[in-house]
Amino acid sequence: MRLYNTLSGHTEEFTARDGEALMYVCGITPYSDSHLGHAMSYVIFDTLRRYLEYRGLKVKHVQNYTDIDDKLIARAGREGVPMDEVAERYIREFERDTAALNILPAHIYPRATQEIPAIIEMIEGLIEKGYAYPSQPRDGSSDVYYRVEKKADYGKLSKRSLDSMLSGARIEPLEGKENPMDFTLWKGAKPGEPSWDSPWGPGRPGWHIECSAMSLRHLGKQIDLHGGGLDLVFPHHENEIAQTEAYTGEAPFSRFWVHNGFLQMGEEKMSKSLGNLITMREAIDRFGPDGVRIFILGSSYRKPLTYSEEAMAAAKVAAERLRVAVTCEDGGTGDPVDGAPYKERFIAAMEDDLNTSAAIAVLFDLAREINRARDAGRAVGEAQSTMRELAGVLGLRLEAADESLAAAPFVDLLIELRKELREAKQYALADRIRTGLAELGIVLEDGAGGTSWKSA
RNA sequence: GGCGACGUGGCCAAGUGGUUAAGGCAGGGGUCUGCAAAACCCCCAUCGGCGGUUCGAAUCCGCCCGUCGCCUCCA
Repeated sequence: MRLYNTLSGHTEEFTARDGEALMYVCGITPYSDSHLGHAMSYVIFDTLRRYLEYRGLKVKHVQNYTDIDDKLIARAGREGVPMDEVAERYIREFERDTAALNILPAHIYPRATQEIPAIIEMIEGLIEKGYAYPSQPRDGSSDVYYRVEKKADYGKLSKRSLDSMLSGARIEPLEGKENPMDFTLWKGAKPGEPSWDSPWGPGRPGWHIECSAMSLRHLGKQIDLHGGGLDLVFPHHENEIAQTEAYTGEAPFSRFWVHNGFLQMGEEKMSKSLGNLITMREAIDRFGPDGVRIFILGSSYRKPLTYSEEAMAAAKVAAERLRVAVTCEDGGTGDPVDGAPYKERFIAAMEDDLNTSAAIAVLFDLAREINRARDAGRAVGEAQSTMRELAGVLGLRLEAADESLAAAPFVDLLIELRKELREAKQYALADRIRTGLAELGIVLEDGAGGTSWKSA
């Protein structure tokens, strides 16, 4: 398939070198609720992975948890509980919500705190090769910085030069750094902070080094695809490239760099620091997993996507439309609908830099064809299974949400009662049952084969 | 200040040089239905503005207007 590569700035043919695609996706820092913006990123990379697998490629997917970080420490301090307890809580939430969104679990979820030896080893190697240096010790521990000037191609991912970075007014020169852009590989411990022993005294890893160390350890020196949100391009991914390539001496660290656009909240981006967010949980509860996925996949993964209640509600209704087409009863034995042309169009769309929007449009076209054919007494079973297969590539379940509702037997009883009333032409009473159930969130539909129901 | 993205119907959103500008939602009119719902049929845009290149541009170039992101933790 064709994929846009941030590193080259072009769309290129994506292939895996050894028949198995090695894919690393930057994970979350588990210090508070995950929001719809996170859902966007992980739904997109999940869809990419599903598509690659659908096309017969094996994928090994690693996604980290940054379970040591300033905000995590601050949160734990505020709550008066250990840091790992906070991390554990939000990791569990994240896993629950991503599972609800039908996001396939990664094969390995490394955590920074469990990779300390690998991180230290890598930092030592960088110092030996002259790419890193410790600062003057204070209170028995030092920071370690990466020397950005040592490698000539620093800035190749984000397409910036060191000069242009330095001309930006935002960088504060830090005491002990040779160059203000040098970034931290190891942070010397401050009193009361969680820390690990190291050759530079007690401390903890900087943000960027963990991903390099984990990627190296779990996937090897060179990988096929590294993904994350657009905001990670600089400095995070730029720094990962610098330190990994300096350490291994092999380039490129990752052949493809894929970044998703941001979820906008009205005029601003949705982010934890701005506090303007819809949590993953809330979005799933209100619009359903398929609704959330259709909202996200309905636009291009590289463009900014703007959240609105209206758009989310539209996506929920749209998901229902697909569900009806894929679950409706067969029309009969007439001329069967051929799903093949739709499958071809779907694949062509996905091949083109993951054009999920066009792929979804194909699903809607197929849905219309199925509905039309069913009304005409034609066989639609095969077309429905094609549709189910393609929807599955987008991670859509297209299942009714109400199958195990506790009230189901009572609803069935009321439907039976209403049927008798209708047969006796007692329409006023029959309609009272229907409107009464509607107010409780149960929608009745009278079809040729009887009355069915669903929760709204 | 530096780098970048975007502006398509009421809303969301594909399309990036050439038949009638995808698809979804909403709206209007029909069919079906006891009435609804669902489904089906029909209707609903010349692509921010100006100028240029071209036989031909939403699609390429220039300028302008507007919106947003990154450069600092962030999917």
